[in-house]
Amino acid sequence: MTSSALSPMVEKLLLWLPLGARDRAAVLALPHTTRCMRAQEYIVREDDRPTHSCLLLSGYAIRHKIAGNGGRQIFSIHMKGDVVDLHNSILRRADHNIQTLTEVEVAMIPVDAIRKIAAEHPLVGQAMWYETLVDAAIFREWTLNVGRRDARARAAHLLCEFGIRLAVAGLGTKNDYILPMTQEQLADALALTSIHINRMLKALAQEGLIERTKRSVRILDFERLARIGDFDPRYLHLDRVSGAANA
Amino acid sequence: MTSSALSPMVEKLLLWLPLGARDRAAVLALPHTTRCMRAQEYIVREDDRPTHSCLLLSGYAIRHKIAGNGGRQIFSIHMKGDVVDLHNSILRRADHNIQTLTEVEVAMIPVDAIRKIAAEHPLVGQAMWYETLVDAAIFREWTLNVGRRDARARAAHLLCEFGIRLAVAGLGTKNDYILPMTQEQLADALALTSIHINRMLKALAQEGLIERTKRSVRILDFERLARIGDFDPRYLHLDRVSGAANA
DNA sequence: CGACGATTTGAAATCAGTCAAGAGCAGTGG
DNA sequence: CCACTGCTCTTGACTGATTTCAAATCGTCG
Repeated sequence: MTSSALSPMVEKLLLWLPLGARDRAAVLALPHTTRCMRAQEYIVREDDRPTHSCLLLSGYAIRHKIAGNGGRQIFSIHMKGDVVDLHNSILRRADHNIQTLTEVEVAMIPVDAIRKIAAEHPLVGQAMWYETLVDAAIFREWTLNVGRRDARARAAHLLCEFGIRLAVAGLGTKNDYILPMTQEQLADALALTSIHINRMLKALAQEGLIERTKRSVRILDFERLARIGDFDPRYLHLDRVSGAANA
Repeated sequence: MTSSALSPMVEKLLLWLPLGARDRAAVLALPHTTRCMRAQEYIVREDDRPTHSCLLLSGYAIRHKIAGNGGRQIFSIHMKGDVVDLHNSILRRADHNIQTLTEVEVAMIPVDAIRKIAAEHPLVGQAMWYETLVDAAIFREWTLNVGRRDARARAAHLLCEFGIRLAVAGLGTKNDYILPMTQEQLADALALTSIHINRMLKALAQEGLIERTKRSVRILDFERLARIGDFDPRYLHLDRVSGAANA
Protein backbone atom coordinates (compact mmCIF):
# COMPACT_ATOMS: atom_id res chain seq x y z
CA MET A 1 0.00 0.00 0.00
CA THR A 2 2.81 2.40 0.87
CA SER A 3 6.53 2.53 1.34
CA SER A 4 6.78 4.52 4.57
CA ALA A 5 8.31 2.97 7.65
CA LEU A 6 5.05 3.75 9.42
CA SER A 7 2.84 1.55 7.29
CA PRO A 8 2.54 -1.12 10.03
CA MET A 9 0.85 1.56 12.13
CA VAL A 10 -1.62 2.30 9.35
CA GLU A 11 -2.37 -1.40 8.96
CA LYS A 12 -3.05 -1.64 12.66
CA LEU A 13 -5.28 1.43 12.82
CA LEU A 14 -7.23 0.12 9.85
CA LEU A 15 -8.24 -2.82 12.02
CA TRP A 16 -10.19 -0.38 14.12
CA LEU A 17 -11.56 2.22 11.72
CA PRO A 18 -11.76 2.54 7.92
CA LEU A 19 -9.47 5.54 7.58
CA GLY A 20 -9.64 7.46 4.32
CA ALA A 21 -6.71 8.29 2.07
CA ARG A 22 -6.06 11.67 3.69
CA ASP A 23 -6.03 10.22 7.17
CA ARG A 24 -3.73 7.39 6.10
CA ALA A 25 -1.41 9.84 4.41
CA ALA A 26 -1.30 11.98 7.53
CA VAL A 27 -0.24 8.98 9.62
CA LEU A 28 2.45 8.02 7.12
CA ALA A 29 3.72 11.59 7.16
CA LEU A 30 4.20 11.61 10.93
CA PRO A 31 7.73 12.74 11.84
CA HIS A 32 9.81 9.88 13.18
CA THR A 33 13.21 8.28 13.42
CA THR A 34 13.79 4.55 13.30
CA ARG A 35 16.33 2.61 15.27
CA CYS A 36 17.19 -0.86 16.44
CA MET A 37 17.40 -2.12 19.99
CA ARG A 38 18.74 -5.31 21.47
CA ALA A 39 16.84 -7.95 23.39
CA GLN A 40 15.95 -7.14 27.00
CA GLU A 41 16.48 -3.39 26.59
CA TYR A 42 14.09 -1.00 28.29
CA ILE A 43 12.13 1.22 25.91
CA VAL A 44 10.38 3.08 28.74
CA ARG A 45 10.89 2.84 32.48
CA GLU A 46 8.33 3.53 35.18
CA ASP A 47 8.44 7.23 36.11
CA ASP A 48 9.94 8.32 32.79
CA ARG A 49 8.39 11.28 31.00
CA PRO A 50 8.37 9.98 27.45
CA THR A 51 8.91 12.56 24.73
CA HIS A 52 8.31 10.06 21.96
CA SER A 53 5.88 7.26 21.28
CA CYS A 54 7.38 4.05 20.12
CA LEU A 55 5.97 2.05 17.22
CA LEU A 56 7.20 -1.53 16.92
CA LEU A 57 8.29 -2.34 13.38
CA SER A 58 9.69 -5.79 14.08
CA GLY A 59 10.40 -7.96 17.10
CA TYR A 60 8.53 -8.30 20.38
CA ALA A 61 8.18 -6.27 23.57
CA ILE A 62 6.34 -6.54 26.87
CA ARG A 63 4.65 -4.22 29.32
CA HIS A 64 5.37 -4.94 32.98
CA LYS A 65 5.60 -3.57 36.47
CA ILE A 66 7.53 -4.71 39.51
CA ALA A 67 5.91 -4.98 42.94
CA GLY A 68 7.61 -3.95 46.16
CA ASN A 69 8.26 -7.58 47.06
CA GLY A 70 10.21 -8.06 43.84
CA GLY A 71 7.47 -9.89 41.97
CA ARG A 72 7.05 -8.90 38.37
CA GLN A 73 3.79 -8.86 36.47
CA ILE A 74 3.72 -8.74 32.69
CA PHE A 75 0.54 -7.12 31.35
CA SER A 76 0.78 -7.72 27.64
CA ILE A 77 2.99 -8.78 24.79
CA HIS A 78 3.44 -6.52 21.80
CA MET A 79 4.36 -7.04 18.19
CA LYS A 80 4.67 -5.33 14.83
CA GLY A 81 2.30 -2.41 14.41
CA ASP A 82 1.71 -1.78 18.11
CA VAL A 83 2.40 1.71 19.42
CA VAL A 84 3.72 0.22 22.53
CA ASP A 85 3.75 3.17 24.88
CA LEU A 86 0.80 5.25 23.79
CA HIS A 87 -0.50 4.82 27.33
CA ASN A 88 2.63 6.15 28.97
CA SER A 89 3.24 8.94 26.52
CA ILE A 90 -0.28 10.34 26.53
CA LEU A 91 -0.44 10.15 30.34
CA ARG A 92 2.88 12.02 30.37
CA ARG A 93 4.41 9.98 33.19
CA ALA A 94 5.07 6.26 32.77
CA ASP A 95 3.44 4.06 35.40
CA HIS A 96 4.95 0.85 34.04
CA ASN A 97 7.90 -0.45 32.06
CA ILE A 98 8.19 -1.40 28.42
CA GLN A 99 10.97 -3.79 27.63
CA THR A 100 12.06 -5.57 24.47
CA LEU A 101 11.87 -9.34 24.39
CA THR A 102 13.91 -9.75 21.23
CA GLU A 103 15.91 -7.49 18.98
CA VAL A 104 13.47 -4.91 17.68
CA GLU A 105 13.23 -2.18 15.13
CA VAL A 106 11.20 0.80 16.31
CA ALA A 107 10.01 4.14 14.98
CA MET A 108 10.06 6.97 17.50
CA ILE A 109 7.31 9.55 16.98
CA PRO A 110 7.22 12.79 19.00
CA VAL A 111 4.29 12.80 21.41
CA ASP A 112 3.35 16.29 20.26
CA ALA A 113 2.90 14.99 16.75
CA ILE A 114 0.62 12.26 18.09
CA ARG A 115 -1.54 14.80 19.90
CA LYS A 116 -1.58 17.05 16.87
CA ILE A 117 -2.72 14.38 14.45
CA ALA A 118 -5.42 13.31 16.90
CA ALA A 119 -6.78 16.84 17.02
CA GLU A 120 -6.50 17.56 13.30
CA HIS A 121 -7.64 14.13 12.09
CA PRO A 122 -10.42 13.08 14.44
CA LEU A 123 -10.75 9.64 12.85
CA VAL A 124 -7.07 8.96 13.42
CA GLY A 125 -7.53 10.16 16.98
CA GLN A 126 -10.47 7.81 17.42
CA ALA A 127 -8.53 4.92 15.96
CA MET A 128 -5.66 5.51 18.39
CA TRP A 129 -8.12 5.84 21.24
CA TYR A 130 -9.71 2.59 20.09
CA GLU A 131 -6.29 0.95 20.08
CA THR A 132 -5.64 1.90 23.70
CA LEU A 133 -9.12 0.66 24.60
CA VAL A 134 -8.34 -2.72 23.08
CA ASP A 135 -5.13 -2.74 25.13
CA ALA A 136 -7.30 -2.11 28.18
CA ALA A 137 -9.61 -4.96 27.19
CA ILE A 138 -6.57 -7.23 27.04
CA PHE A 139 -5.50 -6.06 30.51
CA ARG A 140 -8.93 -6.95 31.83
CA GLU A 141 -8.84 -10.38 30.29
CA TRP A 142 -5.39 -10.96 31.77
CA THR A 143 -6.64 -9.92 35.18
CA LEU A 144 -9.43 -12.45 34.84
CA ASN A 145 -6.89 -15.00 33.68
CA VAL A 146 -4.57 -14.44 36.60
CA GLY A 147 -7.34 -13.98 39.14
CA ARG A 148 -9.88 -16.64 38.29
CA ARG A 149 -8.37 -19.41 36.21
CA ASP A 150 -6.12 -22.24 37.33
CA ALA A 151 -2.57 -22.63 36.09
CA ARG A 152 -3.37 -24.95 33.21
CA ALA A 153 -6.14 -22.74 31.88
CA ARG A 154 -3.96 -19.67 32.19
CA ALA A 155 -1.24 -21.22 30.08
CA ALA A 156 -3.74 -22.45 27.48
CA HIS A 157 -5.33 -19.01 27.32
CA LEU A 158 -2.04 -17.26 26.67
CA LEU A 159 -1.11 -19.69 23.92
CA CYS A 160 -4.46 -19.07 22.19
CA GLU A 161 -4.22 -15.29 22.46
CA PHE A 162 -0.69 -15.16 21.14
CA GLY A 163 -1.56 -17.36 18.18
CA ILE A 164 -4.52 -15.23 17.17
CA ARG A 165 -2.65 -11.98 17.52
CA LEU A 166 0.29 -13.23 15.50
CA ALA A 167 -2.07 -14.28 12.73
CA VAL A 168 -3.81 -10.90 12.74
CA ALA A 169 -0.49 -9.08 12.60
CA GLY A 170 0.41 -11.21 9.58
CA LEU A 171 3.32 -12.83 11.36
CA GLY A 172 2.30 -16.46 11.03
CA THR A 173 -0.52 -18.81 11.72
CA LYS A 174 -2.29 -19.24 15.00
CA ASN A 175 -1.40 -22.92 15.28
CA ASP A 176 2.34 -22.86 14.83
CA TYR A 177 4.69 -20.17 16.03
CA ILE A 178 7.77 -19.25 18.01
CA LEU A 179 6.89 -17.93 21.44
CA PRO A 180 9.63 -15.38 22.08
CA MET A 181 9.68 -15.78 25.87
CA THR A 182 11.53 -17.83 28.44
CA GLN A 183 9.45 -19.86 30.86
CA GLU A 184 10.38 -17.35 33.53
CA GLN A 185 8.82 -14.59 31.46
CA LEU A 186 5.76 -16.74 30.86
CA ALA A 187 5.54 -17.19 34.60
CA ASP A 188 5.57 -13.42 35.11
CA ALA A 189 2.78 -13.05 32.57
CA LEU A 190 0.62 -15.70 34.22
CA ALA A 191 1.49 -14.96 37.86
CA LEU A 192 3.00 -18.38 38.41
CA THR A 193 6.51 -19.70 38.95
CA SER A 194 8.61 -20.85 36.02
CA ILE A 195 8.66 -24.29 37.58
CA HIS A 196 4.92 -24.52 37.53
CA ILE A 197 4.66 -23.20 33.98
CA ASN A 198 7.02 -25.93 32.97
CA ARG A 199 4.74 -28.53 34.50
CA MET A 200 1.65 -27.08 32.84
CA LEU A 201 3.25 -26.98 29.38
CA LYS A 202 4.33 -30.54 29.89
CA ALA A 203 0.80 -31.48 30.88
CA LEU A 204 -0.72 -29.76 27.83
CA ALA A 205 1.78 -31.58 25.63
CA GLN A 206 1.02 -34.93 27.26
CA GLU A 207 -2.67 -34.39 26.66
CA GLY A 208 -1.89 -34.04 22.97
CA LEU A 209 -2.97 -30.39 22.84
CA ILE A 210 0.36 -28.90 21.86
CA GLU A 211 3.79 -29.91 20.73
CA ARG A 212 6.85 -27.88 21.54
CA THR A 213 10.56 -27.88 21.00
CA LYS A 214 12.45 -25.05 22.68
CA ARG A 215 10.44 -21.91 22.03
CA SER A 216 8.39 -23.23 19.14
CA VAL A 217 4.77 -24.09 19.80
CA ARG A 218 2.44 -26.09 17.61
CA ILE A 219 -1.18 -26.17 18.65
CA LEU A 220 -2.68 -29.51 17.65
CA ASP A 221 -6.27 -28.84 18.63
CA PHE A 222 -7.05 -25.16 18.88
CA GLU A 223 -10.71 -25.69 19.73
CA ARG A 224 -9.97 -27.90 22.66
CA LEU A 225 -7.12 -25.70 23.87
CA ALA A 226 -9.46 -22.72 23.73
CA ARG A 227 -12.04 -24.60 25.74
CA ILE A 228 -9.49 -25.51 28.38
CA GLY A 229 -8.16 -21.95 28.45
CA ASP A 230 -11.67 -20.48 28.57
CA PHE A 231 -10.52 -18.43 25.59
CA ASP A 232 -13.11 -16.39 23.75
CA PRO A 233 -11.44 -13.96 21.32
CA ARG A 234 -14.18 -11.37 21.49
CA TYR A 235 -12.20 -9.34 24.00
CA LEU A 236 -9.66 -8.71 21.21
CA HIS A 237 -12.35 -6.79 19.30
CA LEU A 238 -11.31 -8.19 15.94
CA ASP A 239 -14.81 -8.22 14.38
CA ARG A 240 -13.53 -6.26 11.41
CA VAL A 241 -10.82 -8.84 10.69
CA SER A 242 -11.77 -11.50 8.21
CA GLY A 243 -9.34 -14.37 8.48
CA ALA A 244 -8.45 -14.19 12.15
CA ALA A 245 -10.38 -17.23 13.27
CA ASN A 246 -8.93 -19.71 10.82
CA ALA A 247 -5.56 -18.29 9.84
CA MET B 1 -19.54 26.34 38.86
CA THR B 2 -22.60 25.22 36.96
CA SER B 3 -26.06 23.85 37.47
CA SER B 4 -26.14 21.15 34.80
CA ALA B 5 -26.58 17.54 35.76
CA LEU B 6 -23.33 16.85 33.92
CA SER B 7 -21.13 19.01 36.10
CA PRO B 8 -19.59 15.95 37.84
CA MET B 9 -18.25 14.96 34.43
CA VAL B 10 -16.70 18.37 33.94
CA GLU B 11 -15.10 18.19 37.38
CA LYS B 12 -13.65 14.83 36.53
CA LEU B 13 -12.30 15.88 33.13
CA LEU B 14 -10.72 18.93 34.74
CA LEU B 15 -8.56 16.56 36.74
CA TRP B 16 -6.91 15.56 33.51
CA LEU B 17 -6.80 18.73 31.40
CA PRO B 18 -7.48 22.43 32.04
CA LEU B 19 -10.48 22.77 29.76
CA GLY B 20 -11.48 26.29 28.74
CA ALA B 21 -14.92 27.79 29.13
CA ARG B 22 -16.09 26.80 25.65
CA ASP B 23 -15.04 23.19 26.14
CA ARG B 24 -16.68 23.02 29.55
CA ALA B 25 -19.87 24.51 28.15
CA ALA B 26 -19.89 21.96 25.35
CA VAL B 27 -19.68 19.13 27.85
CA LEU B 28 -22.48 20.56 29.95
CA ALA B 29 -24.60 20.92 26.82
CA LEU B 30 -24.28 17.25 25.94
CA PRO B 31 -27.71 15.68 25.35
CA HIS B 32 -28.65 13.31 28.13
CA THR B 33 -31.40 11.88 30.28
CA THR B 34 -31.01 11.10 33.95
CA ARG B 35 -32.49 8.19 35.78
CA CYS B 36 -32.18 6.15 38.95
CA MET B 37 -31.29 2.50 39.27
CA ARG B 38 -31.43 0.12 42.16
CA ALA B 39 -28.57 -1.76 43.78
CA GLN B 40 -27.19 -4.78 41.88
CA GLU B 41 -28.74 -3.77 38.57
CA TYR B 42 -26.76 -4.25 35.39
CA ILE B 43 -25.98 -1.05 33.50
CA VAL B 44 -24.25 -2.90 30.66
CA ARG B 45 -23.90 -6.61 30.03
CA GLU B 46 -21.12 -8.35 28.16
CA ASP B 47 -22.01 -8.51 24.45
CA ASP B 48 -24.37 -5.55 24.59
CA ARG B 49 -24.02 -2.87 21.92
CA PRO B 50 -24.42 0.23 24.06
CA THR B 51 -26.12 3.18 22.44
CA HIS B 52 -25.48 5.46 25.39
CA SER B 53 -22.59 6.17 27.71
CA CYS B 54 -23.42 6.22 31.35
CA LEU B 55 -22.18 8.94 33.71
CA LEU B 56 -22.44 8.16 37.41
CA LEU B 57 -23.99 11.06 39.31
CA SER B 58 -24.27 9.32 42.68
CA GLY B 59 -23.77 5.86 44.10
CA TYR B 60 -21.25 3.18 43.18
CA ALA B 61 -20.79 0.67 40.39
CA ILE B 62 -18.31 -2.02 39.41
CA ARG B 63 -16.82 -3.44 36.24
CA HIS B 64 -16.56 -7.22 36.12
CA LYS B 65 -16.41 -10.29 33.96
CA ILE B 66 -17.33 -13.90 34.65
CA ALA B 67 -15.05 -16.77 33.68
CA GLY B 68 -16.27 -20.02 32.23
CA ASN B 69 -15.74 -21.78 35.54
CA GLY B 70 -18.13 -19.36 37.23
CA GLY B 71 -15.45 -17.25 38.89
CA ARG B 72 -16.05 -13.54 38.79
CA GLN B 73 -13.34 -10.90 38.58
CA ILE B 74 -14.06 -7.29 39.43
CA PHE B 75 -11.75 -4.86 37.61
CA SER B 76 -12.59 -1.53 39.19
CA ILE B 77 -14.99 0.37 41.37
CA HIS B 78 -16.61 3.52 40.10
CA MET B 79 -18.10 6.58 41.71
CA LYS B 80 -19.50 10.03 41.02
CA GLY B 81 -18.11 11.63 37.89
CA ASP B 82 -16.97 8.41 36.23
CA VAL B 83 -18.27 7.72 32.72
CA VAL B 84 -18.48 4.14 33.61
CA ASP B 85 -18.81 2.50 30.22
CA LEU B 86 -16.78 4.70 27.93
CA HIS B 87 -14.73 1.62 27.15
CA ASN B 88 -17.68 -0.49 26.13
CA SER B 89 -19.49 2.22 24.24
CA ILE B 90 -16.53 3.42 22.21
CA LEU B 91 -15.55 -0.17 21.38
CA ARG B 92 -19.17 -0.69 20.27
CA ARG B 93 -19.50 -4.15 21.78
CA ALA B 94 -19.25 -4.68 25.52
CA ASP B 95 -16.60 -7.18 26.61
CA HIS B 96 -17.47 -6.94 30.30
CA ASN B 97 -20.31 -6.10 32.64
CA ILE B 98 -21.09 -2.93 34.52
CA GLN B 99 -23.24 -3.39 37.56
CA THR B 100 -24.44 -1.06 40.26
CA LEU B 101 -23.29 -1.68 43.80
CA THR B 102 -25.77 0.69 45.42
CA GLU B 103 -28.69 2.75 44.28
CA VAL B 104 -27.33 5.13 41.69
CA GLU B 105 -28.33 8.16 39.72
CA VAL B 106 -26.97 8.17 36.18
CA ALA B 107 -26.98 10.39 33.12
CA MET B 108 -27.26 8.56 29.81
CA ILE B 109 -25.42 10.31 26.96
CA PRO B 110 -25.77 9.07 23.37
CA VAL B 111 -22.51 7.56 22.13
CA ASP B 112 -22.77 9.59 18.95
CA ALA B 113 -22.74 12.76 20.99
CA ILE B 114 -19.59 11.54 22.75
CA ARG B 115 -17.85 10.91 19.44
CA LYS B 116 -19.01 14.23 18.09
CA ILE B 117 -17.74 16.28 21.01
CA ALA B 118 -14.41 14.42 20.86
CA ALA B 119 -14.03 15.40 17.19
CA GLU B 120 -15.23 18.98 17.54
CA HIS B 121 -13.52 19.75 20.83
CA PRO B 122 -10.14 18.03 20.66
CA LEU B 123 -9.26 18.91 24.24
CA VAL B 124 -12.44 17.30 25.50
CA GLY B 125 -11.59 14.29 23.38
CA GLN B 126 -8.12 14.17 24.86
CA ALA B 127 -9.49 14.47 28.37
CA MET B 128 -11.87 11.54 27.77
CA TRP B 129 -9.04 9.55 26.24
CA TYR B 130 -6.93 10.40 29.27
CA GLU B 131 -9.74 9.19 31.52
CA THR B 132 -9.86 5.80 29.81
CA LEU B 133 -6.07 5.60 30.04
CA VAL B 134 -6.24 6.15 33.78
CA ASP B 135 -8.83 3.37 33.93
CA ALA B 136 -6.34 1.18 32.10
CA ALA B 137 -3.60 2.15 34.58
CA ILE B 138 -5.92 1.03 37.37
CA PHE B 139 -6.54 -2.28 35.60
CA ARG B 140 -2.80 -2.82 35.37
CA GLU B 141 -2.29 -2.09 39.04
CA TRP B 142 -5.09 -4.50 39.92
CA THR B 143 -3.50 -7.19 37.79
CA LEU B 144 -0.27 -6.65 39.70
CA ASN B 145 -2.24 -6.73 42.93
CA VAL B 146 -3.98 -9.98 42.10
CA GLY B 147 -0.97 -11.56 40.48
CA ARG B 148 1.95 -10.67 42.66
CA ARG B 149 0.83 -9.64 46.16
CA ASP B 150 -0.32 -11.87 48.99
CA ALA B 151 -3.82 -11.70 50.39
CA ARG B 152 -3.06 -9.24 53.18
CA ALA B 153 -1.29 -6.81 50.86
CA ARG B 154 -4.10 -7.03 48.31
CA ALA B 155 -6.67 -6.06 50.89
CA ALA B 156 -4.53 -3.21 52.20
CA HIS B 157 -3.97 -1.94 48.67
CA LEU B 158 -7.66 -1.83 47.87
CA LEU B 159 -8.46 0.04 51.07
CA CYS B 160 -5.83 2.66 50.24
CA GLU B 161 -6.97 3.13 46.66
CA PHE B 162 -10.60 3.47 47.58
CA GLY B 163 -9.81 6.06 50.26
CA ILE B 164 -7.77 8.21 47.91
CA ARG B 165 -10.32 8.05 45.12
CA LEU B 166 -13.19 8.95 47.41
CA ALA B 167 -11.26 11.95 48.64
CA VAL B 168 -10.48 13.09 45.09
CA ALA B 169 -14.14 12.74 44.09
CA GLY B 170 -15.04 14.92 47.07
CA LEU B 171 -17.00 12.14 48.72
CA GLY B 172 -15.17 11.98 52.04
CA THR B 173 -11.74 11.58 53.49
CA LYS B 174 -9.30 8.86 52.70
CA ASN B 175 -9.11 7.63 56.28
CA ASP B 176 -12.74 7.10 57.11
CA TYR B 177 -15.40 5.88 54.74
CA ILE B 178 -18.15 3.41 53.96
CA LEU B 179 -16.96 0.65 51.67
CA PRO B 180 -20.09 -0.16 49.64
CA MET B 181 -19.25 -3.83 49.07
CA THR B 182 -19.91 -7.14 50.71
CA GLN B 183 -16.95 -9.31 51.57
CA GLU B 184 -17.94 -11.55 48.72
CA GLN B 185 -17.61 -8.63 46.33
CA LEU B 186 -14.29 -7.71 47.88
CA ALA B 187 -13.21 -11.28 47.29
CA ASP B 188 -14.11 -11.00 43.62
CA ALA B 189 -12.09 -7.81 43.35
CA LEU B 190 -9.03 -9.34 44.98
CA ALA B 191 -9.30 -12.84 43.51
CA LEU B 192 -9.70 -14.46 46.90
CA THR B 193 -12.55 -16.16 48.72
CA SER B 194 -14.82 -14.16 50.99
CA ILE B 195 -13.67 -16.36 53.84
CA HIS B 196 -10.08 -15.40 53.34
CA ILE B 197 -10.91 -11.70 52.94
CA ASN B 198 -12.65 -11.91 56.24
CA ARG B 199 -9.53 -13.29 57.86
CA MET B 200 -7.30 -10.64 56.28
CA LEU B 201 -9.52 -7.76 57.40
CA LYS B 202 -9.53 -9.23 60.85
CA ALA B 203 -5.74 -9.44 60.77
CA LEU B 204 -5.38 -5.81 59.64
CA ALA B 205 -7.71 -4.75 62.44
CA GLN B 206 -5.81 -6.77 65.03
CA GLU B 207 -2.59 -5.12 63.93
CA GLY B 208 -4.16 -1.76 64.69
CA LEU B 209 -4.12 -0.61 61.07
CA ILE B 210 -7.85 -0.26 60.59
CA GLU B 211 -11.07 -0.27 62.56
CA ARG B 212 -14.28 -1.47 61.03
CA THR B 213 -17.90 -1.90 61.92
CA LYS B 214 -20.08 -3.39 59.22
CA ARG B 215 -19.14 -1.64 55.99
CA SER B 216 -17.47 1.36 57.56
CA VAL B 217 -13.70 1.52 57.46
CA ARG B 218 -11.41 3.79 59.46
CA ILE B 219 -7.77 3.73 58.53
CA LEU B 220 -5.71 4.38 61.64
CA ASP B 221 -2.28 4.52 60.03
CA PHE B 222 -2.45 5.22 56.32
CA GLU B 223 1.30 5.27 55.87
CA ARG B 224 1.77 1.85 57.34
CA LEU B 225 -1.23 0.41 55.53
CA ALA B 226 0.17 1.77 52.28
CA ARG B 227 3.51 0.15 53.01
CA ILE B 228 1.87 -3.20 53.69
CA GLY B 229 -0.27 -2.89 50.60
CA ASP B 230 2.67 -1.78 48.46
CA PHE B 231 0.44 1.15 47.53
CA ASP B 232 1.97 3.99 45.54
CA PRO B 233 -0.73 6.34 44.24
CA ARG B 234 1.22 7.41 41.19
CA TYR B 235 -0.68 4.95 39.02
CA LEU B 236 -3.81 7.04 39.64
CA HIS B 237 -2.15 9.94 37.79
CA LEU B 238 -3.44 12.57 40.18
CA ASP B 239 -0.49 14.94 39.90
CA ARG B 240 -2.81 17.80 39.08
CA VAL B 241 -4.84 17.25 42.24
CA SER B 242 -3.76 19.31 45.22
CA GLY B 243 -5.22 17.82 48.35
CA ALA B 244 -5.37 14.16 47.41
CA ALA B 245 -2.52 13.00 49.58
CA ASN B 246 -3.78 14.43 52.85
CA ALA B 247 -7.53 14.73 52.46
C1' DC C 1 -40.58 -13.54 65.86
C1' DG C 2 -38.72 -15.62 61.84
C1' DA C 3 -36.02 -15.66 57.78
C1' DC C 4 -32.54 -14.66 54.86
C1' DG C 5 -28.21 -12.87 53.66
C1' DA C 6 -23.71 -11.54 55.41
C1' DT C 7 -20.13 -12.41 58.51
C1' DT C 8 -17.23 -15.25 61.39
C1' DT C 9 -14.67 -19.31 62.81
C1' DG C 10 -12.49 -23.98 62.61
C1' DA C 11 -10.57 -28.10 60.32
C1' DA C 12 -9.22 -30.57 56.28
C1' DA C 13 -7.81 -30.59 51.48
C1' DT C 14 -5.25 -28.80 47.52
C1' DC C 15 -2.97 -26.12 44.16
C1' DA C 16 0.98 -23.84 43.52
C1' DG C 17 5.42 -22.37 45.67
C1' DT C 18 9.99 -23.39 47.53
C1' DC C 19 14.14 -25.88 47.72
C1' DA C 20 17.47 -28.69 45.58
C1' DA C 21 19.77 -30.82 41.92
C1' DG C 22 20.61 -32.44 37.37
C1' DA C 23 20.37 -32.07 32.16
C1' DG C 24 20.57 -29.63 27.82
C1' DC C 25 22.52 -26.13 25.00
C1' DA C 26 25.00 -22.03 23.22
C1' DG C 27 28.83 -19.23 23.43
C1' DT C 28 33.84 -18.52 24.83
C1' DG C 29 38.35 -19.25 25.00
C1' DG C 30 42.26 -22.25 25.46
C1' DC D 1 38.26 -29.90 19.44
C1' DC D 2 37.10 -29.66 24.01
C1' DA D 3 36.54 -27.89 28.72
C1' DC D 4 34.19 -24.16 30.94
C1' DT D 5 30.52 -21.00 31.97
C1' DG D 6 26.05 -19.44 32.30
C1' DC D 7 21.38 -19.70 31.33
C1' DT D 8 17.21 -22.17 30.58
C1' DC D 9 14.69 -26.13 31.19
C1' DT D 10 13.29 -30.27 33.80
C1' DT D 11 12.12 -33.13 37.66
C1' DG D 12 11.29 -34.65 42.52
C1' DA D 13 10.17 -34.00 47.35
C1' DC D 14 8.45 -31.06 50.70
C1' DT D 15 6.00 -26.81 52.40
C1' DG D 16 2.58 -23.53 52.79
C1' DA D 17 -0.99 -20.06 51.57
C1' DT D 18 -5.47 -20.15 50.25
C1' DT D 19 -9.61 -22.86 49.29
C1' DT D 20 -13.14 -25.87 50.48
C1' DC D 21 -16.39 -27.69 53.52
C1' DA D 22 -19.18 -27.16 57.48
C1' DA D 23 -21.45 -24.77 61.01
C1' DA D 24 -22.44 -21.03 64.15
C1' DT D 25 -23.52 -16.10 64.84
C1' DC D 26 -25.11 -11.64 63.70
C1' DG D 27 -28.22 -8.09 61.66
C1' DT D 28 -31.91 -6.40 59.21
C1' DC D 29 -36.28 -6.26 57.62
C1' DG D 30 -40.89 -7.81 56.86
